[in-house]
Amino acid sequence: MATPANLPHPERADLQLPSVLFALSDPDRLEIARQLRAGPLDMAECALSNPDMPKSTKSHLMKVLREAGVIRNEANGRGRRLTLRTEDLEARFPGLLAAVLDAPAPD
Amino acid sequence: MATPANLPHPERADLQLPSVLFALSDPDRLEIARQLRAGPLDMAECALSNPDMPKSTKSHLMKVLREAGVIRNEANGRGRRLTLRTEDLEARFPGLLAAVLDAPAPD
DNA sequence: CCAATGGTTCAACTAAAGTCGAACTGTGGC
DNA sequence: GCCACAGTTCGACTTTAGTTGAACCATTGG
Repeated sequence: MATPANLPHPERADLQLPSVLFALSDPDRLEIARQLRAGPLDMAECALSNPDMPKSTKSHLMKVLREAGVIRNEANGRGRRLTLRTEDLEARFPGLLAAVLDAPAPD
Repeated sequence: MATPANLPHPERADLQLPSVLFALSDPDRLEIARQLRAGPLDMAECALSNPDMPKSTKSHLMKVLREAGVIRNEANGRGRRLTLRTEDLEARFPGLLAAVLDAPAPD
């Protein structure tokens, strides 16, 4: 158990619609996706609604998004670089990501 | 406990993106939504992957979709008429429903 | 009116997801 | 080299969601 330099990411062809929808069906995870829309972010900078969320919980949110193929999570110095997999999602589910992220924000 | 003639449905303005995404994140529920795309269906006709699913389970699937505002479920004779809330969803989350339902089917 | 049909609801259970402290690890700075 | 930092993983727990039989009810057909 560690901080493996490279975490596993599903291939574009393996992205599953239910998993993607599920990953985005949580307000915190949705918020993360929204923040990444403008471009990659270091994990440390991406702030959640709850600023004092334990890091293990935050890490878990990222795991769900990563395993669904919504984001990429790569080592970057001593931190982590998060990237929205915009192109992969667009290729597999055209229009979906835009429709979700353009939707009225969680009030 | 009964079969109330009218079940509660959320107003268009109250539809929540996370709930909608969650409702559609299950393969069975997604399948139902797809079947309703062509037009309303009587509940009895809409067949699932698993044909011998208990009716209580099927009813529960409908409940989740209804409470999220994805479908309307109205009394119709001794059965139930199911309708996709296309216009409400389009008004609140433009392009979302189409993107989801146009996506490659669950293999 | 009675029985069959089609569906909702309840209650009890099982299964899956979320939460979070603690242990751990790769990297960078000193 | 060593320590602090950023983040992952494990494990134990709480919480939420799914599953199903049984009870119920409204409608229709006889």
